Parts: sequence; C-alpha cells; structure tokens
Amino acid sequence: MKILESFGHSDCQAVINMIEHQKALMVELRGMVIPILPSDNEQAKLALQLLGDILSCSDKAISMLELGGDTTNKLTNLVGGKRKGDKHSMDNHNLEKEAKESVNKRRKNAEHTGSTVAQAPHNDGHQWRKYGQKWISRAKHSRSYYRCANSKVQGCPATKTVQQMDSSGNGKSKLFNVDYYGQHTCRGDGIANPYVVDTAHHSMEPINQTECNSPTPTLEHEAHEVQDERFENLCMVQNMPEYLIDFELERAFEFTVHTLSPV
DNA sequence: TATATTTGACCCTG
DNA sequence: CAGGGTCAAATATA
Repeated sequence: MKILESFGHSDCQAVINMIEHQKALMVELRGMVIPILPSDNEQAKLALQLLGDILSCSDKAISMLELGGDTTNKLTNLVGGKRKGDKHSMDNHNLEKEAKESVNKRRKNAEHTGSTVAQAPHNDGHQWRKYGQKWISRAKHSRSYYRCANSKVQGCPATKTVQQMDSSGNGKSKLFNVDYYGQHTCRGDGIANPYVVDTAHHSMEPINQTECNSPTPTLEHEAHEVQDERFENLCMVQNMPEYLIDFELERAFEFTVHTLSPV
C-alpha cells in the first residue's frame, strides 16, 4: 500500500474512475442475477441486499475521495485500512464521524434509502420539487433539496439532496452526489424514465406509473440546468449515456430491494 | 393566473 | 451555538 502514499490528484481521479467502472460492472451483474433469483426467497433477498451494499460502498468510497481536503490521506485510509495510532487512521475516524453526523442532522425523512454519484444531473424517473438550496460549510457548491412532486397531493415523504462534489470535474466532467431519503408512498412509484431497464419488474408487481409520470414542465433535471446550463444537452439526449443507464439501473434495483424487504 | 423556483428566516439536533 | 433541513413569502415563468 505504500504506493498509495505517493498518489497525486490525477491518481485519485484514476481510482475514482476504476471504482465507477467497478460499479458499472456490479450493476451489470445485478441485472443478470435479478431475473434468475426467486422473488420470495430469503437468500435471494440477502443476495440483493449484498449487491446493494457493495454498490453503496463504492459510492461512499468515491465520496470520500471526492470530498475536499487531503484526498491522498483519505485514499490511503480507504484502501490501506486503519493504522494503529497514526494520523491517517484519525482522519479516517473523523471522516466517518462527520459523515454519520451529517446524516443525523436530518430531522424528517430520516431513513436514508440510497445514495449515488451521477456524472450529470438528470431525470431519475421521479418528479421532484425543489424546496430549498443551501451553501454547506466547507463545500464549494450549494446543496439542493428536493421532495417528491406528489408530496403535497399524496403526502409522499421521499426527498433527495443533490450536491456537486467539491473536487469533481477537473474541468471535463462534474460529479453530483445524490442522496435519497424516505420511500415513495405516492401511488405509482413511477419509474417514468424509459431508459430504466425493467429489472425491478422481474421480482415485483408492475409499478403503476400513472401518477408520477404526468408531464409537468418542471422536472428535477431542469432545475439543475438553471444551475449549470452545460448539462442541458446531456439531459435531453435521445440515447442515454452508459453512466446514466448505470444510475437508472441502480435506482430500479433500490425499488426492488425496498419492495422485497418487509417495511 | 397558476404553478414552480428562489431565497432568507426559522427551527431542530448534536 | 453551529450546522443543516424545512418553511413560506417573493419572484419567475409558461
């Protein structure tokens, strides 16, 4: 692991790319496995949960690498594990503590139902209403708060936060950390996006898409476009890029897991 | 005019 | 008390 100690920023970016590639492979694997697994089997549920955990770990790893500060130390901690009594392990500990605290700050919709890193803001299949935006301390970019568009009508508690990562981009691409909280209780958990591969439906009843799909002029990704118009074309493309398919697959999987799991 | 977004203030939690 | 989440009035847009 000594080699990691000499990692520079470009090396970190390379690691991030590798982890993202790993994520993509995992999603692919998951897509192959889900149709095979019996939907009413405990072990199948466990397997799906494990796959989800692996993806979640990848997200966390990327987030840790992307967060500002000394990414080299964080990388070393991430890959090399804790080292007794040295500064690196302390940093790692603080990082975990910070992450935990940031989650606990949330008052409502405390159930963290997923997180992901997207390379561009986009329509994730749900319609969201932006209800707040804040500049977070020590972050270079503001955090946007969204709730399900059906929250008013149906009391759907689902919310999400979107924040551009501090050190993401290097001028070519930007990464957005998207955290999801609460389950969609709105009728028709609409996976509106046609790009979503039907993985979720292999193990669950077809989702009623009528409610969340109604076309309104304010999709979530449009709000992002205001913040960064350069993504406009990305959001409107006919053929969804692979990384977005990756993301949508992940979302579809999350619905599957949450539906399978007793609530 | 209706609806969505913005933004400053307020509130809650650690 | 600080940081972060939510509210709600003001503003923008179709």
